Amino acid sequence: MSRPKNEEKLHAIHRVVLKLLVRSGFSSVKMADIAKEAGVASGTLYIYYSSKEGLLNALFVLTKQEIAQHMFRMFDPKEDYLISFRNMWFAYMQYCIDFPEKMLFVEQFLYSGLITAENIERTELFFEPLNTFLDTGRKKKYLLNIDAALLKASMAGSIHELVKWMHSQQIKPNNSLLENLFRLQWKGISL
Amino acid sequence: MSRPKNEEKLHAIHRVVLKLLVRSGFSSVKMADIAKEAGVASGTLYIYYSSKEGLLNALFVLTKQEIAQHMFRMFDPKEDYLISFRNMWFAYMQYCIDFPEKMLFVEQFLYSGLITAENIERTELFFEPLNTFLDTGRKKKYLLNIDAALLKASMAGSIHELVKWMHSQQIKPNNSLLENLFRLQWKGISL
DNA sequence: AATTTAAATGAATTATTATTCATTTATACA
DNA sequence: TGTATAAATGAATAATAATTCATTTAAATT
Repeated sequence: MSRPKNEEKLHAIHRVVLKLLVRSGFSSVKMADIAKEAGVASGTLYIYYSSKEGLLNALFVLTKQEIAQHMFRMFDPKEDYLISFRNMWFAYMQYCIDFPEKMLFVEQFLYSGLITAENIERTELFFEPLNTFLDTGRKKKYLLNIDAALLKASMAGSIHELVKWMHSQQIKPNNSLLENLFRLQWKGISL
Repeated sequence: MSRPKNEEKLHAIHRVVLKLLVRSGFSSVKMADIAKEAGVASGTLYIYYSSKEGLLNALFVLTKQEIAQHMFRMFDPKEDYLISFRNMWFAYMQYCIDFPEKMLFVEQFLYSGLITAENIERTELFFEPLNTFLDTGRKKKYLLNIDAALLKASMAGSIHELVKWMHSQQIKPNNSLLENLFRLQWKGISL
């Protein structure tokens, strides 16, 4: 009976938030600018979300989910441990290289003071399989006997920082660079 | 002839910015709140700095400088390479553990959109000795043949993420944990 | 084609927050 | 002790940005 929401508009809004964030930082993500750049009226944003905070929180959850899906897509627990580890590492690294704006947004929003505690919890659950995977590695003596959370933090942190650096310097990583980085990481955490 | 500025006020202001940032994110750092929490009038902030942007930029430069000083304090180029590396790694790690709010501020402000290009350049110079040190390590075959900037990003990133994680979980790291982490890092990047 | 419903609009409003400035206060120096 | 000077104050103002809402538009159903 009624006019349907235009899904393409919603995607445009999401795209633009990330674009503005990368272009000039969190402080420049304004509702009016999002609307203008996405080609919609500012009031339209409030049809999809009840507030700026709501919009950003939803985008955060969505993006985290996408990242997790991407990372675990080809994960096969029957596969060799190193191969699995490698696959996930490259999947995550490649995702960050392909979509630095998503990685940046997720990383920054986490400390913005706008994220809800509920969404922090909710999105951590997406990565539960990774914790399990790392714990298994520890138990089976593939990995150093260090808390999975620490291993995860160490890996994610260095990937993030690397990608931010490459992004800021407009450096396109080649395969051999990525291989070197992976080797460096694996060498560090494996027994 | 005139009333002097109260240096203690200035320190209080700096302290409070970092405190507010950690307490509830960048979006909650308001001039009025800074003033109230620091026990000064909001107008006073504008005696020390011409704008919020100016205040934050100054604090950023100051903090970066302090970090660099701290890190290079005991650096002696005549010392054994691994020892020097170790000293600097621990100095930085310890600094981040002791002052997570400073590390968080510096990291977040870099992508806030409020930092000036000039200050980015200026503060990068503080860390020039580190680049030199890493280049030397590469040339002398102590380290993997990877761009110094990448090594630096990889190390800093994992330290930051680890400290953020420990801070958020209120975990106090013990010496053996830090030793493990250092070993992990060194193992990763050394030849 | 007419009708219904909700999407979409964007100017106006409200809310928030940075900044100013007339006034007061504290210090250094004569 | 008095005076000059700049620090400090905080209510008032300006600037910025989020949100609302009366109106228009487009799709779906009859």
